[in-house]
Amino acid sequence: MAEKLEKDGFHLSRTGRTLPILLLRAREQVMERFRPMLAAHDVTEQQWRVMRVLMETEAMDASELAARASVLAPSLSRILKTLDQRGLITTRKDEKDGRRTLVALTPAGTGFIKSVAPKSAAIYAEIEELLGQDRIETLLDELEALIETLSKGR
Amino acid sequence: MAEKLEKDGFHLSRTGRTLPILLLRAREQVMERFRPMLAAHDVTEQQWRVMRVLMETEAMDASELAARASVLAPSLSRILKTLDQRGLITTRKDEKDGRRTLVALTPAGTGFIKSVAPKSAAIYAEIEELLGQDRIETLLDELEALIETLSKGR
DNA sequence: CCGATTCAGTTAACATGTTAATCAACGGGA
DNA sequence: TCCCGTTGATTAACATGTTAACTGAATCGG
Repeated sequence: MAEKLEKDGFHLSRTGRTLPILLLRAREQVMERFRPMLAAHDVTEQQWRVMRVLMETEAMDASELAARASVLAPSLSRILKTLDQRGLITTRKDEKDGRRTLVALTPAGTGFIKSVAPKSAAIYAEIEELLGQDRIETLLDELEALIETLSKGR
Repeated sequence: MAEKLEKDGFHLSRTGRTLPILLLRAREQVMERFRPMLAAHDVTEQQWRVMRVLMETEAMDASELAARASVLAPSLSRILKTLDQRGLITTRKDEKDGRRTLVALTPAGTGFIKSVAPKSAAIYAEIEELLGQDRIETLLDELEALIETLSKGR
């Protein structure tokens, strides 16, 4: 049972012990470990996510890419523009549906990911060692369950 | 054991099954439930957090406020400016330490929180009902443990 | 008492989050 | 075929995230 705050007749959960705050802080702690690596290679967290997703699945349209990378469409538009200017990705129109934009990594983009991936994997391994793989797997399962439940609930 | 992706001789964890992504998506699912309420009252998520923290503890300096609300100092500067213009908070210099800015809710700010708090609590109760209080408490504990471990680990 | 250093806060610059508006391409129905 | 509602994507406008530079105030050491 969550403790409630009583004050002047109104109550709210303690701010520091709520899902929004703790999910935010947990993510912050995790990302702090990746930030130096990302900065060293001059990419943002979101740019890195987008390229990683593209590495997993050759080409795909912008909508699917946005969903998989968990980036909003307007942000993705800007990110793709930046990555295109840097020569890391290319875009072309879908010939079957002129509305869709197909995105793919360039050889340079693929090379970039391959060169940085080992450092990323090493950092993730560090985190796994600190937390323990079992606890991480448990946490990932619970997060997936939460997402599933909330996305379908009512 | 996390599945790894093998491709052209390099490997990375599946992007959709990593702490950064799942923490982000979980938070997104939770916040989506609060967003309509926040929009209806014309406050951002961060503005709401800042005022809630102030409601918990009368006045405090900007640094502590930023830490408790999990907002960066530059963001807080802008947020305080906005909330001040709307008459929801006031700021004054600490007489004992001229560097510090003390922040407090105005009566209007207190009234605002009190009027909106019930709706916020109702939404949190909805989430608790969907997920189950036990699962939420377990998740909160694990998140706190993760934060504690990562913030101190090497 | 003073100069150097540290500290709290703000400002600047750029990237992303968020919502709304816009635009072109699709696709269904009269 | 033509009209119109829908859809994918971009653009606009504003707020926040993020890092660095900067300002003023406090503190420390000589």
